[in-house]
Amino acid sequence: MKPGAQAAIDGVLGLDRLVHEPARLAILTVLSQAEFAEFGFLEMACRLTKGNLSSHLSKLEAAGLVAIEKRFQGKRPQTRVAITDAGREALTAYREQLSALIRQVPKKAARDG
Amino acid sequence: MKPGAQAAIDGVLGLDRLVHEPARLAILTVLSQAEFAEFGFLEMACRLTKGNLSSHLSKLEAAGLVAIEKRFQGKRPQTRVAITDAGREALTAYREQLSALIRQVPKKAARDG
DNA sequence: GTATGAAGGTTTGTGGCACAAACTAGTTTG
DNA sequence: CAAACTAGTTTGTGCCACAAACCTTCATAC
Repeated sequence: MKPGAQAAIDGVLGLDRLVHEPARLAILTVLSQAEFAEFGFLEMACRLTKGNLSSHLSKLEAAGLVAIEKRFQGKRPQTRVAITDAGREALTAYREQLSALIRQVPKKAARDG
Repeated sequence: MKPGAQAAIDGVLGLDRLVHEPARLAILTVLSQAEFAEFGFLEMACRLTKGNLSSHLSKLEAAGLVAIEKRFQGKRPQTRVAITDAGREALTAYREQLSALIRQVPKKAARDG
């Protein structure tokens, strides 16, 4: 193994499963680029059904990675979601472990035994 | 959203779950750096129990991402695992989607609206 | 005013999967 | 022969992602 490889492996094994799940990773990524997002926007941007989105948001909220604000737009309920500071930190940490991993993988799909 | 963000999100949502699982990602990463690895080595390097490792290897083999060779080392059975070309390709494809994702995430954990 | 459908979600049900404990099979040691 | 070790596989379980079903309110048609 290359030097540093074990550290990258350990990083992979220690990945935060909450962030690692693709649906939640998509949500956090979208949220990291805006001040907030509406439920309906996330639904489209992340290609999730309402039910699925709802349950993922609940988990992210329970972990403190997003903040959910329910308000009324006229007479209709509207849910706004924003990433928290903890959420940004979690995403950054996740990103860094992925970077470490990616650096370990050979670029070409060739036998380098 | 930044330009290209939706493509990165789509990439995340389309991630190969087989490769995305941390344990298997660790296995493939180790294997990508050697011609083959023994069961016992993977067990240590990937910090997996035998049972867990065994089942992950079976899934990777069923998908054609690794090749498993059973032989005898003296009188003892020994299992050798190697990544296949398909495995390398899957890992490369996975890596590229992660790269696209990482480029979308702001570097600093600061409010950038 | 009352079906009909859409917006905006939440709750419920279920199939699949990661994980470890228990088990199998053979080997070495005392 | 019995105990303990090596090398793995099979079994059992608890969690979780996902979507279907459901709820409530508003808009529109009849």
